[in-house]
Amino acid sequence: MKTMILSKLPSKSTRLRRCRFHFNLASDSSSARPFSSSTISTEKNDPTTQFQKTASNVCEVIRRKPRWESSILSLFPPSTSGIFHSICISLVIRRLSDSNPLLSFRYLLWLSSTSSSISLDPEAAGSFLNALSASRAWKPALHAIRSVKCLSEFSVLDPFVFHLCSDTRSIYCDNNLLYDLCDILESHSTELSLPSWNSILYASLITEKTDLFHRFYSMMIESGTDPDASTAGYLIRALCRDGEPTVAYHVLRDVSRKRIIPDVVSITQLISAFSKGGNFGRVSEILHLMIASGSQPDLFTYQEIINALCDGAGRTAMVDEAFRIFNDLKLKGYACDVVTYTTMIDGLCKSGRMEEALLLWSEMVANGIRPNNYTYNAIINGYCKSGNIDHARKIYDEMLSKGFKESTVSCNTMLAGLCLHGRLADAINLFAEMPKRGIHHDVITYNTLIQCLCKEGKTSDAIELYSSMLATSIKPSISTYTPLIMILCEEGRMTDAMELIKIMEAQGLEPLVCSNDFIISGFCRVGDAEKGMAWLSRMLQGNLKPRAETMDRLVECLCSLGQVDCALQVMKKMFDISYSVGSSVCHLLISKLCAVDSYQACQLLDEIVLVES
DNA sequence: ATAGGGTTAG
Repeated sequence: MKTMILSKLPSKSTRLRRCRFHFNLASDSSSARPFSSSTISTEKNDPTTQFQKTASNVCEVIRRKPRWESSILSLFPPSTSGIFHSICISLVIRRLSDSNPLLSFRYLLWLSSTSSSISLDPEAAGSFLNALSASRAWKPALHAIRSVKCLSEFSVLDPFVFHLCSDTRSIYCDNNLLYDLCDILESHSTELSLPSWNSILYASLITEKTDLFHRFYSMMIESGTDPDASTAGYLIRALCRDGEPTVAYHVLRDVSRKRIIPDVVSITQLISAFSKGGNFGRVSEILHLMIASGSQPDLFTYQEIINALCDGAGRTAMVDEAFRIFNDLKLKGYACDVVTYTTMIDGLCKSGRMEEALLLWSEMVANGIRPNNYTYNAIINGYCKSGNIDHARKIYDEMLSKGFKESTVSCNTMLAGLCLHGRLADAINLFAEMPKRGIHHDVITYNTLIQCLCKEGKTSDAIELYSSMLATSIKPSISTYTPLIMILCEEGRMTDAMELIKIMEAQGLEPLVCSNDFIISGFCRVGDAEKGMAWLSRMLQGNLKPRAETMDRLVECLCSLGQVDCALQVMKKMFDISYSVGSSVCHLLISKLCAVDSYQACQLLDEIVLVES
């Protein structure tokens, strides 16, 4: 007991001391000065004594009178009381800051509305901002900095900025804090210390304000502050978040030439970005650079690579490579954890290698790692995809019996499994069950079932489900509309299909290219070649390439309507965008043309040969 | 001392 107290106490007091160091540096060094009898004459009519008197009276009034602003000047006439003298102002600010920071803020506001330029000593300015920082009154503090010039002096502003940006919770809560800070810094072109710049950059990064990040970063560079490893790391992370891994990579190259090595987290994010983009050549390059510069990739680094290698469902070779890295990790003594195991198990499940996945599961358990929701879901998904719904169900029940709660994701997984294997009735049943079991639907739940209903030809049920979705707070996505548009086009319900396209556009959703194909084919199906052609023009204008099949259909439709010229026009449009025309379309059109006009047929043939060469 | 990692449809 005693040792516990002893071991705890010192660390706590060190922390306290450190806090005071940051917060009260200015006030500590000066606290004695105004009242120090050794430096100031004690005569009655000494001006300093006068200011002290006024200051304490002003404080009294401000503390006691609710609406002191309206009467304070009549109580303290500026010419005789010295209320606007910098010594007096500083004294009031310091006293109020100590007891009631917001009152000192109000006093400062009043000052700035009354007197054009306020001057207070840096110590008072410092304790003012420290007091507001300590009570996390960031908005008033920023407001004060904006309106009172002496608050943006380096010695006052720098610690303030550092504390503001370290309070990540407030920054998350109030989006505008960083923007306000940015505006202030841009208008003052203040210098800041490297730690302060880094804390600003970190705050911008974690709140995903990369626009701000770059503004701050330029200010930092313009102010002549040299970035360090943290700065470089944050820059790399910001660029990765912006989808600019290549730029981030060049930053990494540049700084490592100067022997500045960003932290593993940042480099891992860069590796993650290239992994997700499938650029594994670049990934191994960065790994080499990392190792050569003396920093070791860790479990997280490899985890990103393994995950990306497992991502492509059809790429079994990549899963093999992931598995190789995974096994290599174990050999090298990395402590693979539940996430690493789950990622690998999921990769194996997704490529249909259930036996290996289950072996890994056993190995994991043997190593004392408990499977969690994610692990269970990977296996359930694996069984669902391979059509073994009953096994999936068994694992699902096991998951529940182990105390893991089912979720929207686990239900969606089962739902998709049922849908995939034609068990529509069970799927509908599960959908209805979900809310009863306290599991809410989401956009994926709806999309899965809508797609399934469309696939099974239950168009009206699909539309009904879509309508009921609109009554919820769940917003439809592109994948909600794609199967609906497809089925409507297949049924020749072009008015309804076009209606959905319009709704999508109104919701800012871009129909997939294949939906455009469906529309054209649909118009052909109902013999409306004109609308089909119009839609084709729209597609081509939007730089979308129709499928060869769609073209076949349109040419076929136009030919059957005897509109060979139009068919020819379609062909020309294809040539214009140097689209390679399928041979079946060429055959069809040329044979049609031959029947009408063999000269034109020859011309077309020439052009095809020209384009294809 | 701590940061960063894995799931469902298409």
